[in-house]
Amino acid sequence: VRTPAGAAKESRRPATIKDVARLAAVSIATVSRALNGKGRVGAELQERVNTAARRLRYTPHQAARALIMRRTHTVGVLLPDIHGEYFSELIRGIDRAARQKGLHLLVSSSHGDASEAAQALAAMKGRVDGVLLMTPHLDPKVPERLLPESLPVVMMNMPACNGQLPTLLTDNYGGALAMVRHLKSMGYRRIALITGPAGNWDSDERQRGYRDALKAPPAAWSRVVRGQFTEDSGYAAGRELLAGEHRPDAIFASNDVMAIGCLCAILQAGLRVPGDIALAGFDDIPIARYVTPPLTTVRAQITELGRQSLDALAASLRKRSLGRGARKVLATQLVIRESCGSALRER
Amino acid sequence: VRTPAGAAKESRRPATIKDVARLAAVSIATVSRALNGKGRVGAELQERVNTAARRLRYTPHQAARALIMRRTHTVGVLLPDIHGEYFSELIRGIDRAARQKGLHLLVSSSHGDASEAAQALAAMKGRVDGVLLMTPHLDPKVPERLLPESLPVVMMNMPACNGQLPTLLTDNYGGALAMVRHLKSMGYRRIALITGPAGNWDSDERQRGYRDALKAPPAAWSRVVRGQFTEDSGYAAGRELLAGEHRPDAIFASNDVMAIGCLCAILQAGLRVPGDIALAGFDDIPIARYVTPPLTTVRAQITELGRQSLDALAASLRKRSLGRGARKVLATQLVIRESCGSALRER
DNA sequence: CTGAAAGCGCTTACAG
DNA sequence: CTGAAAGCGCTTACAG
Repeated sequence: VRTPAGAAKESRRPATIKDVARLAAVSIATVSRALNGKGRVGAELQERVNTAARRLRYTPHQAARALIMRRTHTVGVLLPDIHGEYFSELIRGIDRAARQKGLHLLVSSSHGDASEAAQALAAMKGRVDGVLLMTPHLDPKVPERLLPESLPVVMMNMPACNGQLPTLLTDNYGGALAMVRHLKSMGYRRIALITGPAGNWDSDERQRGYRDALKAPPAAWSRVVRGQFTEDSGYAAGRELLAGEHRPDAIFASNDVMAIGCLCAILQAGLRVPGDIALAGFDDIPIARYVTPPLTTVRAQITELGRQSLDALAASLRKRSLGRGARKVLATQLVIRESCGSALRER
Repeated sequence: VRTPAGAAKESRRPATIKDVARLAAVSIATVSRALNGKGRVGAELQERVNTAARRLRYTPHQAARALIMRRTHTVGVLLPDIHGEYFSELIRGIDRAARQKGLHLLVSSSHGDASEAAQALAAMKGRVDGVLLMTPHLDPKVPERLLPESLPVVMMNMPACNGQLPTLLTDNYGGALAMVRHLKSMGYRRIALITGPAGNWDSDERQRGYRDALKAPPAAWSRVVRGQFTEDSGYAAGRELLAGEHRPDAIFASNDVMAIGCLCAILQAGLRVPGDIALAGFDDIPIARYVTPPLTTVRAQITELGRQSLDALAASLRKRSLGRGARKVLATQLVIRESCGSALRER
């Protein structure tokens, strides 16, 4: 039973297009056209619709629009984690680009295994137009199999095994290679590596760069300790490296967070950086320049990775295509600060 | 024109409930019931539906579900920014709680003025069940006027002017009061304040704490310089404070980021912290303990703020009520590190 | 237990 | 220029 026509009190339910049409005494089609500026609408009706919409504080229901238009103007972002400076920077890059393109962001994180990732992906259907994917801890085949073929996607730091999915990659190999070569050129002869988690692509690539840099010219000494990309694991790895008989004279941690953990271990052991041991990281997260001594590292252009990934996705959304095949590698850059004892430094 | 029945190749459009129904030779109602486990379904049909759904890799369309069920299981998060450790920690708290409650997160940031915030809010209709709101740079009245009355909301660090909206607040006043009292007790007599942006509630409250702490017992010296909660503004404020005739012997920056900027200015001026000037911040973002010297600050429990805000929102969603009125203040906590020269310290 | 039908709130050919 | 109607993909009383 509706309240009598013209009742003063509107229902507390948000106004729908029907309410606007009723108040303006036009059809819902006209309301839709007037509000969206599509198809000519007479000046008077236009005005009536505008007034009615304003009075009712009408806002279109996005789910209904998404259903009929097959467009959500939203992008799903699946990350392994949402925490820490790395992801903060990444999301920042994505967010900025999305805002610029008028896209919203639906974020989802920490899907530990394949089935959780599958669930997260399934939950996105009908809420997003496309997906940005970073699940370095999963077998690259998993997301490829999971993805509905109709869903545009861009992979971040995941080498699609069949090379079919558009992908942006950090030049982990090149960055690590350059860093270790730099350390060698500084005169360090016992350079140890702290890796990331087993099977993580970034970590594997960085390790490959380390190995190759030690090959030519061949290094007599090398040592690899496993880390987990966490501060704690960096600390533990640092202690392990200091414990042995033959201490490294330089430690290359596969990311900055571990380098910082390692730094704590070194300082705590009463050693000095870079006096006793040089230290380097990877990523160049903001904190890297604030630790003491400021950390020499490899800049990964995290924000750029986010921005370009979103731009790539937005491009395939616009074309309503999947934009298959494109693969882009983002260059890295050596950032020399004091933790490796160079004269050159940057703050 | 449909392809002949039983055509081998499914269309590339994602499967709908109709496709499943057709393949399983049942009605869509049965598919819905079978897949959702609602209403009894015969064992055989259940099985047929399951098989069909699996074969078609069927996933329900969330927009359609949202439309009919009036539930999106998504929460909107409107923040002034998404960048930096403060927001990273906040989002982390929100994300964790959301995951636990089975809610998705639609994030939106940097709506500079009221109309942008209004737009962001409008865009959320039909995509979210409720909203977490933090817009400290806006007049508190703005969001109150903007909000559809039917939309559950929780305000974070925004004192709702009519006290009607559920709100979580950091105890900015108490934290600042405690910090300045602590500095006084350490013997500092010329304590300067670097504020946040004008009109920002957090900043105003912290300033109030500063003033009140200097009142009893009355301090002969006080000085306030405006900052913008950014590192750059902290740096500039630091230079300004050092330039004058009567230098402060302690500087309380209204957030950690400014404290770090200020630290750079102090060190660059050839002064020592805490030897020449003590320094304190607010928030206790992760980086605070990594700068040199480690920063004395006020812990704001950022992650907790996020978690509790989401929990409060989830509670009103469950009850399908707006949960009006509740207001909770989160306690702060002094974190004494080396930047103020205490013997006590924490890392 | 099962299906036909109504309806969520929109947009868009299709007629007039 | 305007409106009646179909339809987006679902769920859920309502009959049987």
